[in-house]
Amino acid sequence: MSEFQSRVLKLVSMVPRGKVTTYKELALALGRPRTCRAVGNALARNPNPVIIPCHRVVRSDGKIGGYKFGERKKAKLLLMEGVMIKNGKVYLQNFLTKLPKSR
DNA sequence: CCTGGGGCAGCCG
DNA sequence: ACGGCTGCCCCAG
Repeated sequence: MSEFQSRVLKLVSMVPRGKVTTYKELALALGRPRTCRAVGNALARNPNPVIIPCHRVVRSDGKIGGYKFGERKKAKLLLMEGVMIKNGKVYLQNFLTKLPKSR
């Protein structure tokens, strides 16, 4: 696994239940604001979906975004964790978690 | 809502 | 190593 990917996964694993983050936030936290799409790719190749909650990463406009096992599943998981979704969008203002700056 | 352009890590030939 | 292409994106229009 690449350095980039492990940094992404590490940050994602810090997002608590009931909260989310976005691809862009991750990119910013990595100190690489333009890598949002690459971040998505890194998550798509998540080696262990069970312990790495990549379903807690949504788009910066609140829309659910892609997911290896389908957007339905992703939304379902978020709902089960207490994240509110309305019209296919997460209320980022309430559920966004702040990430630590990683290097 | 839909587009086009920007952007970049990873994969493949 | 090198160029092309793809994709859990973003933003302005």
